[in-house]
Amino acid sequence: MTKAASGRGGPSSPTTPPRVRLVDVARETGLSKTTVSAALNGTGRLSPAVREKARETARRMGYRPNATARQLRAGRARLIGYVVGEFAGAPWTFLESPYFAQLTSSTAAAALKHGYALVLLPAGSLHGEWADLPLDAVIVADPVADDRIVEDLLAARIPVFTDRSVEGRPGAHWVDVDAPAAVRETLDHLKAQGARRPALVLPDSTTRFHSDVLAAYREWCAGQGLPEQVVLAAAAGNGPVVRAVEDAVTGADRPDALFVVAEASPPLVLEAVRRHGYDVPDDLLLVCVSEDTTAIHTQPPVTTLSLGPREVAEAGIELLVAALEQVHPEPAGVLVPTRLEVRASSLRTAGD
Amino acid sequence: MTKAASGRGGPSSPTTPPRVRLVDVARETGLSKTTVSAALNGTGRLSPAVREKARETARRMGYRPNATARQLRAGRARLIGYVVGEFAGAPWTFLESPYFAQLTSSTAAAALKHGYALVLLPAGSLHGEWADLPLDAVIVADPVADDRIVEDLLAARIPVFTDRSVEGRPGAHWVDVDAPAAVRETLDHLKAQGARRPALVLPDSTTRFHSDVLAAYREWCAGQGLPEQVVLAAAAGNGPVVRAVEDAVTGADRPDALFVVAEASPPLVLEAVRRHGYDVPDDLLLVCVSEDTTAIHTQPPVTTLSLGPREVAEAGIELLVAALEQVHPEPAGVLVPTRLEVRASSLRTAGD
DNA sequence: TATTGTTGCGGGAACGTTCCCGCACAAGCC
DNA sequence: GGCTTGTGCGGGAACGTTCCCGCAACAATA
Repeated sequence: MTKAASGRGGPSSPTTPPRVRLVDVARETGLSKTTVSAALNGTGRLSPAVREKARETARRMGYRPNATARQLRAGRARLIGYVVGEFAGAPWTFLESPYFAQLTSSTAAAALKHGYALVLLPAGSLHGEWADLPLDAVIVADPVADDRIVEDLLAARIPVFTDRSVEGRPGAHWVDVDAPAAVRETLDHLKAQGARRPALVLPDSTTRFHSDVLAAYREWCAGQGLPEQVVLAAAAGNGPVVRAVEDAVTGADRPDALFVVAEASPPLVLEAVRRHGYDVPDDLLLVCVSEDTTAIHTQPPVTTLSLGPREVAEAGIELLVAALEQVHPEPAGVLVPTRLEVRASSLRTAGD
Repeated sequence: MTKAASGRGGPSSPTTPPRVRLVDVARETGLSKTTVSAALNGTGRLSPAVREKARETARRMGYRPNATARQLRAGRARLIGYVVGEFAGAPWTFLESPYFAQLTSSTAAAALKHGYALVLLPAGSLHGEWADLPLDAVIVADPVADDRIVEDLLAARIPVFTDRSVEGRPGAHWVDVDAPAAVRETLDHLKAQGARRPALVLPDSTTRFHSDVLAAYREWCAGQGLPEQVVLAAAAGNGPVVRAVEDAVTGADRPDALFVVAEASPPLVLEAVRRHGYDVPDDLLLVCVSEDTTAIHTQPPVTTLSLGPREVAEAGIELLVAALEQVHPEPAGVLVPTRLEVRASSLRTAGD
């Protein structure tokens, strides 16, 4: 830490005094480094007088322990890698998605609460690119189906935490949402509000979540005897998704409800369907899978299905800490619930 | 790294074989650790045969160097802390702002390009909370005026990179945008498009950027002999800012242009002014300071003033690397330009 | 053959901690 | 007063690398 201030071996300004080490404090006090270490860490059998003297001297000299040396001794770095598998093509855009922004910040927060820090890594990268980071584990958020990174990490014997697609692999842990249940809940809600032709908008992705959603949607339609209408967005991002939404509402069989399972700005989606003559919610019930808080500020506010990134993050870190700290036979995976935030965009205004 | 696989001292599954070290490879090959180290690192004077043998054996045994030990030896960790000063009240919400999302990801990307990794830290925290992270430097994005963290870090002799407010402090480096120039450019543009009563919407913040903007706006109005109208948003976030926008357009003297220097979703701002009977751009020219890409998808598309988080990030990392690697008398600070993306929302449609 | 130079490799210290010991010395007990 | 038990502190190894040396062996030159 503070290489530029280390002055011992490291390139430092010639005037910079060398960093004060434990032995320096020891020499100053006339004690041994063992004693000073114990004094500062509150361990060992020490007389109160000596303990206080060591502490006082350390403070006076501006002693700060070297984190790297501690890590080496401890055998771990309390550092967690964080990669997102999706967006592999554009390695650093994932933070622009509200879902991943919340997932990332919540993960960092939860990790720090347990004494671990999060290291941001580029999406779609391989372990080799950051092999000389002392990572205790790596979180791979939403890997794509053919992602090599998970096997790469497992081969390197680094504990991996990711979504359910890794279920059964030794060393791999997972946290996921119950996508099929969420889809059913949403579609049931739409049907209860009168929808008979709910369309699904989905990005063209190989994420497990998206294939789960598609399967659940089809199954639900078949079970209900309702027609299915799926429109695939060419890519993620507001442009393609909005275009897919427009495709959906201008298609041959006009849907009476839209379930957008692709991250797009709710106000933008609303504007798009309106451009094509729909009134929400009278002509079209609208539900977006989104963590975007703009949804509550539109008129009407947009019903969202929240994937609960905060809950996912917390459950994941809980699992990670349990696994890393060996708090006994921890489960390999955890399922967290989603949350359907019903707002005016999916509520029939006319009496039912 | 890989504590759970270390097996030597660390709590590991009883079946996990201990991690293979350099000496293990050395013993296996019959060479010394010095030789093996040199072979793997491509250093030293070694016969090709020996070098190849060492490499092959290391690969076969699955040897991976211990990152922590390397760091200790090297005297630095190639790890950069990243805190954002704003949002101190809600430590982890900063990623939900498109500006900070882009700043963060661009910083991480630029850092990694130079071999440094970014560690996410909670906004508004003090150094003590993560003192045992081996950070070579810390980036403090947009500190608030009374922020203790910068002095805290400087006292701990950790190099700090932040905005211009630290100018002149030894050990502190800065990157900033030329806020006054950006304000002038925007207001000149609005005036050229016919605006005579441009109002300013600003959050109630102590960030240097915001006070610079306010000062520049006042100066410009005074210089042009135009009336000033400033509306303060109670806080950051879409709700308060949209309310401030509504206050601005419903105020006594109706503005003919709106310069929103607070992050709010452009489609939401557009919808808000429309709710109050304004047509954009005919009744009201609109410019938002925003990195939100939804701005290009609205109708009309919204003119934005981009603060260039990518450029800020790259310039910052450049400076950081120069300072950390002592590539000679690096400048203490750098100013990067902003970018006014003129779109239909601030272009008079009627002939001029 | 003696002298110098070069090549190939290994010994061992160092990076800055923590922690297992051991060793004095004082206090308690019969 | 000898015995055990306990207290207070220090010596030194260990964590896993890298890198400065030194030292052989051999080639080149006189």
